[in-house]
Amino acid sequence: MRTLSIAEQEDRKRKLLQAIIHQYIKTGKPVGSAFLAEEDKLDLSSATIRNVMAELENEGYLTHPHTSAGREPTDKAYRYYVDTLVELQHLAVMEEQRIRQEYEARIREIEQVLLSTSKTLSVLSHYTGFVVPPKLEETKLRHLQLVPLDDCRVLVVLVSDTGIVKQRVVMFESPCAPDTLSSMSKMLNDYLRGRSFNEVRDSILDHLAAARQRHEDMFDLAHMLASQTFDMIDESSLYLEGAGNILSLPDFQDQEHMSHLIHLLDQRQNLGELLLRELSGPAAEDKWKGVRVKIGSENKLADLKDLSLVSSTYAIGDKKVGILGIIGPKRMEYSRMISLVGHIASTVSGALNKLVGGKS
Amino acid sequence: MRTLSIAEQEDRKRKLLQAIIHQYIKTGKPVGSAFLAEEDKLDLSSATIRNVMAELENEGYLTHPHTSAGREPTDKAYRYYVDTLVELQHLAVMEEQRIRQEYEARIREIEQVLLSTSKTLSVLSHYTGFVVPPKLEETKLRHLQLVPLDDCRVLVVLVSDTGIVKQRVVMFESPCAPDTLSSMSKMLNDYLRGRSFNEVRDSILDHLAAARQRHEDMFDLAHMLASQTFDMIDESSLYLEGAGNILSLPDFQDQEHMSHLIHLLDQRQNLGELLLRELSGPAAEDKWKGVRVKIGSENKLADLKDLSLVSSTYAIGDKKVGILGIIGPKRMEYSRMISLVGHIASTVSGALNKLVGGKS
DNA sequence: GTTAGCACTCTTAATTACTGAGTGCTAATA
DNA sequence: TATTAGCACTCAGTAATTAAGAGTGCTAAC
Repeated sequence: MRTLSIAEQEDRKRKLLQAIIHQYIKTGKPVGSAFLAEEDKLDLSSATIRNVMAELENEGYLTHPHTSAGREPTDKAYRYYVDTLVELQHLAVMEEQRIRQEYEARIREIEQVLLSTSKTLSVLSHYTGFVVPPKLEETKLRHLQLVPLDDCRVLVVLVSDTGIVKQRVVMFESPCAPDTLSSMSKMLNDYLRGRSFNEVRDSILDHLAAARQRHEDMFDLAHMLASQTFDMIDESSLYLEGAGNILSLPDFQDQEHMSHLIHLLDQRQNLGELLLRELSGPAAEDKWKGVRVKIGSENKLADLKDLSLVSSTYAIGDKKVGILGIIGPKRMEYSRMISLVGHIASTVSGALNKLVGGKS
Repeated sequence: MRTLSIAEQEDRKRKLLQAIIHQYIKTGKPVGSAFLAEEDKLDLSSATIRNVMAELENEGYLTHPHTSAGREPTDKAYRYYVDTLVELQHLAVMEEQRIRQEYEARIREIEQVLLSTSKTLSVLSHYTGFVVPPKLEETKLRHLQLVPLDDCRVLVVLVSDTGIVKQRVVMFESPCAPDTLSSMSKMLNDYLRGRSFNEVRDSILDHLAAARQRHEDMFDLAHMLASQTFDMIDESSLYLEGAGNILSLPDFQDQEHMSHLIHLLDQRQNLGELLLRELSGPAAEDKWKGVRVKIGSENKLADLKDLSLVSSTYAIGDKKVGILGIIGPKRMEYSRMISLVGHIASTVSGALNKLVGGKS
């Protein structure tokens, strides 16, 4: 038989790897050489395939659960697959429609958009959908409202220009007259409106100090009130839907995986923070409109080591404000997921922009 | 030997049942006659115990997983146990302290109290803690704030007298001047403040109609705005923490139980509604300060059939506003749980009252 | 360079046998 | 008459054995 060029060899190897990953994604079972030999596609005997497989294993793309088992892809293989082999799949028309409906139906509050988004992600992916909501830090204050609850208690309501509302109860040592409150409210609004939350937190003292001469007695109150209010803004939260989708996957039925998952879910609190850190690092290679993929042990978080993340940022105006995506098993239909997440990210961005109205 | 009176027989039988349930709660394994015979407590031979056990089984208090296994309690047995045998256990001093600290540390917003409560319940029970937050229906409106987002969009912020804040974005067909907004705001506040949300929703048309003569053009806007805002109040939500505690219990490791649990957790949305319906029925026999216990199949919800609920209402002022409690396996330490839930319910009520300030 | 063939490995499932916990019953006992 | 000792019996759980099968690695032929 004729000699193959190195390029041809490599090409064949690549095709084989692709076939293996495909198959493994479909079935979740290790794939053997015999099966691939029958899959007409590449016209090779099982023996040849075995040889190539051995090479691939040496190079770190495949593993052996045990001697007499087929091969299964390593994280490195998935990474290669995602980077080079995946072709962006167009979302089925039906799904696109569904997404659109979802958003037209209930775009009212920003919270609802996000909740609804995580659900949509979960339903369409059949895995777990998540949305990390915008952090307040960078957004600007649109309005600050003081609502007296009783003599010594005031509810402070903050509205950001992204339409997010945060509230906090502040207590005074001594009763505070309605008049004082309303002038304080006016003053605070004048000083703070239009500034970013970060800015407010970092330089609020200065601003208030400047006002000190004029309103001596108001100063302490206002300062106390503002500082108590604004130190809450770094709380992060998370929308997470369809955790059961993963839990009930056959791959995760054993004790080991299960406990990792449960551990992960129980920390809902930190999870948002973690995802944010995990995913907002250095800018992704912008191959699929900002969608990025983290596979298995590429995730720092130990509990994620058997899972993959497909994520994307979403934006209000030009500003990336949050992250959304899906969590699924390593063997997932990457191409569909990437296109799903990408599409939803842009839909959400659209919805939020409409909601917030124009550039901030 | 001397003849035992029926009363004595019954007493012995009861003691035995108690011992069996105790043991089963501790170990989760069926208990056999031999074991009970050695437990000095009741001075009987295993044979006698077997006889009594057989009786108890006939009466429906015990079952046999299979011929050669010990007995395990039925739902009926648990019910009996809870109703008659449980003695209110005093919470360990350490736990009480912990609870107090928890609340002093972060009673700021009502939401935080509730979140923190569900966590505390979970941590102290080692099961799953839940809190169904107050519904708005019965609470009264303290303040309504309009925050203009742009020409055609207004953020409506409602503050209830329980300190709960709800917001919604309302869109106008045509631009709306700031002046109109502020007079509308004043008008709405005048009409609506102090009324219950239900009342507002049910009779708002009349009130606004009355105002029609004076402010013809404002009427449509205000009506639209108010009706759009107030139809959101029947959404219910739920705080749920420590689901993993149950998931990782040895009793629930098998496929069957697992899938029930997952199903349950995935419906977080409806779960609040369901718990509310499940638990707010006819008033409980007021045996433990309003704490009630639902065992296994006593719950309507099929997914709860292998679980027990220990719950209590909590109150603001005299008004019962929500429900909290724990979800755990049927074999739980009922006495500790009952006292825990009872104690936390009253602590929460206290915290909320302090937070809201005085009678509403 | 490719392939057929074969020995070898190791998992998985099925079968079998064994152990022991716990019962139910009967006959002896106080 | 209530209790108990004793014993045969049942059945889940475990371990050991076996058998089947999948898949590999290697070698020799093409």
